[in-house]
Amino acid sequence: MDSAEIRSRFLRFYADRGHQVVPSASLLLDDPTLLFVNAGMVPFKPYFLGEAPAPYPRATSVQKVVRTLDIEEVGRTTRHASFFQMAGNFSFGDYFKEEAIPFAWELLTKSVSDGGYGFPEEKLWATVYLDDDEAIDIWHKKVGLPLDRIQRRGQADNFWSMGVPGPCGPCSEIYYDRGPDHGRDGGPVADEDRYLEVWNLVFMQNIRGEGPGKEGYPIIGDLPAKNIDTGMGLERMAALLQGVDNIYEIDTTRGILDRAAELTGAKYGKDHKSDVALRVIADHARTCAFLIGDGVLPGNEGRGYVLRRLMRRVIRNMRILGAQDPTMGELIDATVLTMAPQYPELNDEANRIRQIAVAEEGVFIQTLKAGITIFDTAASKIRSSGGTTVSGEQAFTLHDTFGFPFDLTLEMAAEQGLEVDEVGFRSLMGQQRERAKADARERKSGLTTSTAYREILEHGGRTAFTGYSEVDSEATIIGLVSEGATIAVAAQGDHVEIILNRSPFYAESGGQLGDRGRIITNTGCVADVYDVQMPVAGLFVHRAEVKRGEFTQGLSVEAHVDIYRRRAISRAHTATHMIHRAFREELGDTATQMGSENAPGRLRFDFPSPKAISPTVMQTVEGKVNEMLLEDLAVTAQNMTQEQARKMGAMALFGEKYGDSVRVISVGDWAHELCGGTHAQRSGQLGVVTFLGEGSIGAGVRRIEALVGADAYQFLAKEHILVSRLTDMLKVPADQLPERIERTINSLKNAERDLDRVKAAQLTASLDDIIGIGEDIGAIRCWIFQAPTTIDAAQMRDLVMKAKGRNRPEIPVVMFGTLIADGKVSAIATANEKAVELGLGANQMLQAALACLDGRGGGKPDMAQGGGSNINGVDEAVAAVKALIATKAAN
RNA sequence: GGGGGUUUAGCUCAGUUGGUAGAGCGCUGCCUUUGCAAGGCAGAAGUCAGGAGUUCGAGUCUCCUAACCUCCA
Repeated sequence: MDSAEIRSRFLRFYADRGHQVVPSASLLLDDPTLLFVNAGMVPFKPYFLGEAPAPYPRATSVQKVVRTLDIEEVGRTTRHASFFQMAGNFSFGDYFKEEAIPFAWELLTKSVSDGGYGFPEEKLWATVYLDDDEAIDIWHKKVGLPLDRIQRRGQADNFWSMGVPGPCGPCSEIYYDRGPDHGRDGGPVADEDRYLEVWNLVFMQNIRGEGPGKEGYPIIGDLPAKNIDTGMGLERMAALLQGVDNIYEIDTTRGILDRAAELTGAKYGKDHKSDVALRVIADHARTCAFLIGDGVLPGNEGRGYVLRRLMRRVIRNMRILGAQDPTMGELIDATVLTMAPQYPELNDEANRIRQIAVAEEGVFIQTLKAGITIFDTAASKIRSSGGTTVSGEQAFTLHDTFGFPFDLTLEMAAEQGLEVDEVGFRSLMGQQRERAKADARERKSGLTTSTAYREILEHGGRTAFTGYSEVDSEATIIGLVSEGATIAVAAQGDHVEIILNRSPFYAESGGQLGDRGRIITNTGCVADVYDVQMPVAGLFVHRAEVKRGEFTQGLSVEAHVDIYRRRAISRAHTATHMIHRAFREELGDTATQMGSENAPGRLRFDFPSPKAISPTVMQTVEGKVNEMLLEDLAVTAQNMTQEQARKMGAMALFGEKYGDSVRVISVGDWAHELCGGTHAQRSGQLGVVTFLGEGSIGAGVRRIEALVGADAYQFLAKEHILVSRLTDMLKVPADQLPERIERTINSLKNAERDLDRVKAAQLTASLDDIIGIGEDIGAIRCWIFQAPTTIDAAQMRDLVMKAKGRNRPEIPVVMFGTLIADGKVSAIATANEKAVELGLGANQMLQAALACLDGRGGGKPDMAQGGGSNINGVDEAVAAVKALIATKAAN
């Protein structure tokens, strides 16, 4: 049975039993505690937490999931994977254990011809939580599982929670006995390799308190509603049903693995080392494709870094297997081929994913090249100094600073007959980890602020957003927060965060800035709102300054949005959608929005592109957008299912919200896009859209900035005035300005160069005037002079060097010059080789002089410079220098 | 978020304890040469990432900012 069939049987089974089939959510959900969706229940979290009412009592899904906690284990064991799919059924206060257990049993044991998975009943075992007799009864009496195949386990194994205070509950796991060949008798308690966990049923009924880990917390109460959350690993199920040994050999993963083998000439199953490499490649390549597909770009922090690390492990392993040329593109193609039957969107995104993966491969090859050079230099140094070991510190620097993989260091060292201090390296890595962790602990204090918001949310409920249809709303204050803590009252002059039960204010999200405006009471209290944020889902926090009166919890207020600002922002937001659409028409669907900011009259739009956007494309896109403004298209908002939105061709951004109802903004029939923001009513209201420019904000990402409406007009008007002034000044038509200015700059440059030349020539010509005719003190020819104030210290230095060079090298020559400027005196001394041989260095002369000038300075025997503040000491300094020369000349 | 690193000519990079900003490749011109990533001579090209400070003097030392690379969370 192939993976696609296992998947559709699961969904069909639960759909037939009244479950809403929910498509897999994006791997990137707006959850600050999670890098990626790491369990099937994550998209449903708000329903379990009571943050939002569940739109259906029961649901089923096959959710894509990424876990990167132990990527080191991937490929070495049979069951670790960074990407997998969780099939699950969920009940939100609807059915409970009595139905969840028989459901799972029925699907597992029903015959294949009948739509089930056809497991023999006698091979299945179950575990339950210690005192969960209820579950044992259901397993034994209702399902008919013999008591000797039901085992009790403790909190660590059979009690589920999210690791933080919140819902939790006992669970029951179903195991498949692979037979005595795979291990010893005794059920899952005895051997988890022989007895393979296939399904975990969570009975979510309690509330967990504070405490660490899987066991160190108390249970502080019962949930108001009992929920069901189950998870069946699709890959593990496929491995069993396809009779293969591990999850890398099932139909989907095997396709990628075989392609990797083909590209490198490796044979799977021949030796352990290359098998591990092939499995890592197959697993990681797929994860990369899905991450990029959901909008992650390789980077050096957060999600981007995880992606980069995975990709580099793929490339590194391909090279270990012998690949010489770039292979990322082929691996991505193979992934799309095996996974698209289940995820058709991969086909649509294939080009973009490929492009990003190939670009990152190029970056890594550069990194490797640089690293190899550095390694070779270090290695030859080690050998030339008689060493035999690459120190832990050196290996760490290669890895930490230059991104050079440690295993590659080991390999290259071995080739050159060197050892590597692995213990030292590991210890340095540990230290780095400690630093980062210590820092993370420090920062934890900042997170406590969200508890105040959560409490308000719990008692007051979510803020109802009224801003799509009105800009003035009546509301009640359900919370006041200052510096992360709830306060009772905010007085005049206070900065406070006001939380309302309903609000017309838009809270910053989707790139659209929060609204500004006022919150007032009929008793004359006024607060100016300068920003609106949503720190936890569903809670609108109005950051405000109290201008008059006092605000207290429970107060009835009126909320008024600054409509001029709102309209200017809405116009910018509509413009962003249109620009997005126009870029995709021009550059293809790889030009997907990566981020944006919609401010009053102004917008930023970021999207991936391997190179700068040409002026032609910029002009075409700008022209197209403005053309559509003239069409005066109606801008409409509609709620629909994700399926309908997809059919409509709506552009979808990553990080979409859970639930299957989405809001689609349409500009005429031209641009459709998922969006929760506010918009103009017709495209004509935008007036004008003007691009300010295009630039890079990181590897492979370009940013467009543009102005909209009155701001665009003002910008254009200003520019027009500027151009008129320029044409006026230069007396040429506007279209000849660039050439004219270029010419002017060139001739100016030439003139400056000529001037420099003339000055230099003049200086050379007047060289003798400045330095005088020189004198001989003994055998030493010397020039001692005071330079005119028309030259500066640097010129004096050039002068002296030039003058020195004019002399024949066999005569000892020294020069000493002073220059008074800005109340300070600078001095320069020089000596040729012959003079230095006589023991007369430039530095010596300088030091003799500086003593009289209250100055400091230094240099080398052939040239020295310095200065001081005593301008009256010049004569004395000259005398001292002459005296020194005389002494040396006498020797 | 915390470390480490980089930023100097169009490109790739040197630059010692602070003391005249360099090399190779490329470019321009001339010469030589029948071939090729040819040879010779000459030349142009730099806000030393930006800002502040220390100093007689900063590419070099200190602080701040930015961009990029990289590791860890």
